[in-house]
Amino acid sequence: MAKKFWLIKSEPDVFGFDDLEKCKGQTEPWDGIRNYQARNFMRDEMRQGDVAIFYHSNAGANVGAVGLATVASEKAYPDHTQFDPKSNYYDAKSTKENPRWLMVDFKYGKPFKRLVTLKELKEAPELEDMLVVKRGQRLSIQPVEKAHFKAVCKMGGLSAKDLKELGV
DNA sequence: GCCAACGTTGGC
DNA sequence: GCCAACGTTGGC
Repeated sequence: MAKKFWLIKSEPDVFGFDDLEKCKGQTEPWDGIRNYQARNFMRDEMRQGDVAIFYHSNAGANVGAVGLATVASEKAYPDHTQFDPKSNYYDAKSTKENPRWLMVDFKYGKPFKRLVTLKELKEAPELEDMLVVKRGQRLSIQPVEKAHFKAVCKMGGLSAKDLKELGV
């Protein structure tokens, strides 16, 4: 099964790339996704070993791509926060028999040598069709074409060796 | 803090 | 099934 490529958004004030690096095993369950399109991508297509561009949103001048993370769980599994009444992500309509929301685990991969800002992504002609540069695109988990993925990694200063270490 | 764009909800 | 109202996202 060929690897797939993704872009995942997170607000650095809430949970940034640095926070993932500090997690136990540098791995963390990606809970709180409450969008059907994003859930379907996780459920149907995202598998262990897939590689994601870690993107910081709501970050002022620091909005952009900061590094790579890999999918560390075999596949998507139920997001436990949907069953916790005290959680912000609680969903009273979801049941354990038929969970509505799923998550995967992400593992810290490679930091980019430098921030690739949203502005740069928008200015790169080869990334014209990339979802993240389109206006009003709010999807927090987006599929990324291989050519776009490679171009962003290059802009971030990653070498072929860096990518090979992640199995790309 | 503003506000455009978008997804979801719920009345009908 | 339509669509107005509402809440959220996220760039600026």
